Amino acid sequence: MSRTENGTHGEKGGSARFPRIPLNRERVLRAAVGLADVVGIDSLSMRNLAQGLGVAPMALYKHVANKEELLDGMVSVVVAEIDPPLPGPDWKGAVRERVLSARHALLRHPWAPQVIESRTQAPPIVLDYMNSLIGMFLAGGLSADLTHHVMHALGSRMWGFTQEVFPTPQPPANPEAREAMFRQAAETYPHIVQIATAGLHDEGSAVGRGCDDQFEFEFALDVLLDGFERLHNQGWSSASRAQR
Amino acid sequence: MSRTENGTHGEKGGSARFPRIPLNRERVLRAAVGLADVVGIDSLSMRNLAQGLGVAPMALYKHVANKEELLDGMVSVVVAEIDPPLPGPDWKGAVRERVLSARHALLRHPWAPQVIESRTQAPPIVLDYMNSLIGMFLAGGLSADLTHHVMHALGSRMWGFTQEVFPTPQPPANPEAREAMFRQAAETYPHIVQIATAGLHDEGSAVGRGCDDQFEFEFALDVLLDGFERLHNQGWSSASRAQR
DNA sequence: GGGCGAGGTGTACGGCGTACACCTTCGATA
DNA sequence: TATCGAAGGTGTACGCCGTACACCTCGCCC
Repeated sequence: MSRTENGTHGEKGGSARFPRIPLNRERVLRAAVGLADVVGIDSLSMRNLAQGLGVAPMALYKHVANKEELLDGMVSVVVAEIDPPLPGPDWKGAVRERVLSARHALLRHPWAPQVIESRTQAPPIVLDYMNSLIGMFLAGGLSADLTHHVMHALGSRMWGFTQEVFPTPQPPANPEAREAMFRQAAETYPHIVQIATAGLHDEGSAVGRGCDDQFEFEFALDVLLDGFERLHNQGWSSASRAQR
Repeated sequence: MSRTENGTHGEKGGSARFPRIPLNRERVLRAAVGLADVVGIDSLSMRNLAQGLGVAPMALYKHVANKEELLDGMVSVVVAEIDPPLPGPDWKGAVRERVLSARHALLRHPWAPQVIESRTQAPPIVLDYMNSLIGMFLAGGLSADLTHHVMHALGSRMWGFTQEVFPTPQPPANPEAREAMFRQAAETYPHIVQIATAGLHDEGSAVGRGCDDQFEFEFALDVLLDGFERLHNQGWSSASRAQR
């Protein structure tokens, strides 16, 4: 059901030479997303993108105001890939599924987290997503008050990502150097080494390579959702700030 | 206003009343932090920074390898401001205090979150901080396994910040336009408007300006810490992944 | 056929990070 | 005291970047 972008109803006499399809915002954004997927966001430049589209750099500016707006548009493209919410009485499960769907969409575009976090204004579709996510909490009976704080607490996790702050460095390939580095690390940062090697599937490799991102994400998400549920059940309200 | 940090203007002809103190890595990093605090991280350039130090741009490269390393160094300066851990039997309270201390340090440098998240390698002092934070959980009796996932779940919150994804836009000053925008928003994003106006101290202003960042941060931190404590008390281990 | 507006081009500017060759300074040494 | 070498600072230049601005080229409608 691919609907032709160019309706052409009423076009007269199909001339043999096809008119070159003109650029439009949609094509520009899609190309930008595709290019960033391949070369990374740091290597995405207006010149780059224009070249990929077979067009002069300045042509892009007829369709996006500037690079910031291009990035906004790219975010919109990605967010549009998130599944709509599932109806049902189980708000916690529904939110969980939706956030994991967001995660799924974002994982296809490794540059997205960084770009999302750099936006200063939310594009409409982003507001749509947040609005409907809020609606899921409210429909589950959470107060507007609690939902407010819950959304803040979710933070970037509502997009299905957690910025990995300072990812574990890759150990050197050379086994001798690796052994030395490992020994050194165990002395300097004993606790880091201790937890890096804990609870891994493959206990074989000394340095914790086997970290399961998906598990870590769901672990954190569930801690949060369970906490939200508990607060909801005990009738939490921000008036009880003095709880502590 | 002094143009350069080192007031020895001119000094042509050689009779330097003040021997110019040579640059060093420390001074470069401190100047960079100070400059970023004032003009923002986007306006921090090597040229900029050099000018502030009264020196040619390329002089900086005798003290830092490149701009990335400069940013690494700036992060180190900020992380060094975090208080050491308090000893004591209450791991949860101690972690809480430490993280809030980190938050306090980071709040003095608004650019820090963005730069921290852009680092690909952790400088030694950063590893020190993580190592000692991990040590606090372990000292509290949490298993290495649980602590591992707990650290992931904390994520950037261990640095005392949560990247505000898509901050609420400032309403226009013009009260007429603001009213129109508000009406429009209430129609398009009813849930957002509902929670934005919920639980605020100043119920007067229609659009939620009164969001208390510190409260939101502590709310989320406590949900997480309470969750960690609960899992610890019930002897959680990653072997019980099938819990759900 | 004349005008018009949308879309595409070419040139140019100022900014960036930084490679590279050079110069200056100064303390250690002969 | 003369010399030298290294550490620290400079000047120039290159290749990127985003984008302002004037221009050109269509295809459409009166």
